[in-house]
Amino acid sequence: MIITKAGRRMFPAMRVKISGLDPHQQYYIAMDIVPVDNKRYRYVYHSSKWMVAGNADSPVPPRVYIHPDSPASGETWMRQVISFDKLKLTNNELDDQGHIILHSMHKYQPRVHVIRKDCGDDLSPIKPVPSGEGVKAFSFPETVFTTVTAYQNQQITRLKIDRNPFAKGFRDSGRNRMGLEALVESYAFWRPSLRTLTFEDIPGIPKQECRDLKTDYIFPKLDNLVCRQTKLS
Amino acid sequence: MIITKAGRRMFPAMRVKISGLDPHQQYYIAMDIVPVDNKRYRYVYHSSKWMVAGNADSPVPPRVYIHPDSPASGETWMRQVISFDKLKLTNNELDDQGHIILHSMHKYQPRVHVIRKDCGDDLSPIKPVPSGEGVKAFSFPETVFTTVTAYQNQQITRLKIDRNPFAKGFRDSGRNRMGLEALVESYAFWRPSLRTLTFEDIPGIPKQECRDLKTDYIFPKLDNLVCRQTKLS
DNA sequence: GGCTTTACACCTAGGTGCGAACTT
DNA sequence: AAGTTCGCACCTAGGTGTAAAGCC
Repeated sequence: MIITKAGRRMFPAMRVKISGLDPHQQYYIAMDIVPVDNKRYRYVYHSSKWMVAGNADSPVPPRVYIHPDSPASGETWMRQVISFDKLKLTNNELDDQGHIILHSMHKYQPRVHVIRKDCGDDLSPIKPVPSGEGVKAFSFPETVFTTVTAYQNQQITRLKIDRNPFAKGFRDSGRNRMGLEALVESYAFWRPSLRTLTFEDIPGIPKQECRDLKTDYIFPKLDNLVCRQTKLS
Repeated sequence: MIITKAGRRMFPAMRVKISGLDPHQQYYIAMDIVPVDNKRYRYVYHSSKWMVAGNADSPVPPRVYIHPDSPASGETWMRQVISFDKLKLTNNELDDQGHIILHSMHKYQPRVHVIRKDCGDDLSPIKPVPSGEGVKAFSFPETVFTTVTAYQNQQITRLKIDRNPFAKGFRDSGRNRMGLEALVESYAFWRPSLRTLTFEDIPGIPKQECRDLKTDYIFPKLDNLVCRQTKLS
């Protein structure tokens, strides 16, 4: 994922569906992004692989993206697809825009947090998400990504250009379309567009309903990861 | 003010400052728009006057614009200028976009409502604002306006074009600039840009602080009103 | 005739990857 | 050499009044 000083959106954006909440209870929904491991990576061009290049840089200030619809009732949250498209990433450790601060060339994983309103007193954009009763975190293996300041991998660049409306200006209309389609197809998880994963109980919430967290519009290992290296172009 | 089927913003937008709230109490802030009288108007071109043209049309469905930052603490509300720039007006009585429905060729006045959160259970975008304990309404004589579907008055058109960034394409750069400035100047209330008006007590709120509602960026009788007819161009 | 609707050119505001320049 | 920064052309998305057409 591209990170810049000014802040850059993620593409694709994380989108999520939640069920199993108490319809009449108020919740905050938030996202943070945590390191996958303690390593720094570099992209080895000739082998088309990300390889360990030492230990991770020193930790960055904690940041939390609180979904702008927060707080809202369980009913409201469950009725919609919850999109994190306004979340921005930065590599500026002195950022004062409330963006999520990350190191380049590291691997990260977004986490979705569901926080009962009465347990959210400590929730802040610049403090770690509180844990305990009434707070639950979810993460998805297919949303791991690697941060970069410039793409390392032509397939990913093509994928971004072809799927992101804001990059339309870089498409070579028509030509190479087949290559792209094939690339997309090579990710089994790209379809179907709506997945369902288990949503474990939130402490303090009635347990009788099934609890699912659905991610719609996959956000897979899309970004400069070796598994994206296919035989295409 | 222009109203359309699809919905049109007000320009200038209503902007307001509030003080005297309980910093730790939660409030909703909302706006509705009420008729000034029971009349319908028409613009008489040769005399440059709005004149009564019969009784008002039948009432429209009630709509309330709930400020998107709602609910928030008194501290949060008081720290910022509260802008209603996303509010939209429509003449479509069947509107389902949550816009405020008005009749064309009528006079209206916006009202700002401050609602203690625990008194806001009945607050809804499609019901009249509740009244009673913990709810307070404010309105300002200089914000009265007349609705139109097309401007009736060249001075107002010029004012809109020159002050609204989105209408820049219609400015004749440089030429007639003097005429516009003089027109603006002719409204004493245009400067200073921040006014202070008395904010009466909200029932149930401690009374010890001075209570002001400040309107910044005047929203005066800007729209097709006879007082805007000056000697300029 | 008076008012409303519609498509439109022209803006603001801001999200893209690019490629040259810069840094280390 | 490898990674980062910056200005940019090119988009999306949507807010303006206009002028012609439509409505009653």
